Amino acid sequence: MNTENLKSDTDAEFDLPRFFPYLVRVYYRAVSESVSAVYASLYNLTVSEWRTMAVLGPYCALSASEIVERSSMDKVNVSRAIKGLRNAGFLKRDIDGDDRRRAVLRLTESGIDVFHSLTPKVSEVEQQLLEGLSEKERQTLIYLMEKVQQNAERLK
Amino acid sequence: MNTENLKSDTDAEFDLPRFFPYLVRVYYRAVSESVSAVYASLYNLTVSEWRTMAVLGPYCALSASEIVERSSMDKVNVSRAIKGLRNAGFLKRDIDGDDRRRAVLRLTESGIDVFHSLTPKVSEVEQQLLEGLSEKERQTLIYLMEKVQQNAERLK
DNA sequence: TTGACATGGTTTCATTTGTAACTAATTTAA
DNA sequence: TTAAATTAGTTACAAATGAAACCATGTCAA
Repeated sequence: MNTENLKSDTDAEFDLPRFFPYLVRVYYRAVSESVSAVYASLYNLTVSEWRTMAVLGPYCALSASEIVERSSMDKVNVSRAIKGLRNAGFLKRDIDGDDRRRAVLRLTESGIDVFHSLTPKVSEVEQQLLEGLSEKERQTLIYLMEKVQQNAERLK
Repeated sequence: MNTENLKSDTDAEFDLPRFFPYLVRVYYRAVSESVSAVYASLYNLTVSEWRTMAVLGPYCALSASEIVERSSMDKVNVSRAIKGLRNAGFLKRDIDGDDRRRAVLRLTESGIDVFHSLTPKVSEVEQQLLEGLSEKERQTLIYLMEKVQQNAERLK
């Protein structure tokens, strides 16, 4: 009898394709890739740049740290995204008169054009991702993800 | 009247904190971090190394490309993970006699020890992540994630 | 055979990302 | 009023990741 290929009870408990965090990773990558394909192929934006744009939108004027708060990115990535967007001419910066450490950021005309060109396209991808799910299923999915996320944050 | 802060109908449609792919990313990062904390802090393993270990487990002897198939990693990352695990003494490699391009990989004794030390801990984290979700909710979550994932793969 | 193609795996290079240290401006408290 | 601590943001360095080129071996077809 070949005991080599028999799994003991303890080992049998671990099975990567059913391991929840593994499933989450595969899921995330599929989702993430389908969205980044849009802004990366059209305007060569990175995730951080796209998100910075998305937080600002056409009207907002925010400081870098306000972008940090609203985007769940860290300040280094925001700083880099700002640099990239400024180089591309999509974002402008004005130093705050009162607090000269702060700089107020807003999209330029051409940044706003890019924003208006991208949002319908990424929203369309969003809809395609959720295709086949009822409104209730969509809500359930988001609700359950948030619950898991809260558990994860509690673990830290 | 201050029109600056009024959003037109088209702009109002885009709101990052409700953008589904954004929610997925935040969710993924929370989950991912709580698991990698375990294997990274205990044995300094990278994600790829941990997954390679998890695919092999204590009994399997697989080639690098078989690991690729079962782990949804690409061959470059698998190759690097193998290198890392070999350097750490957790994995050994035997060149196949018939096809000398292939190498059969398996965990060493100490690799198996690490595996047996990690699996209960990561499984525990998995349970904590899913805490407060009923069995049915867990199944629903996984089912819905898979559905979205399939949509994403169709988009490529 | 032997030349073309396929396969298994590694290396190289460029980009991304994270951590920590840093500068500059501002606030606080002695 | 000035030294210490905070805050805003950047830079520097190291690790991780992806794409493409690259060997080495093996297969297949003329």
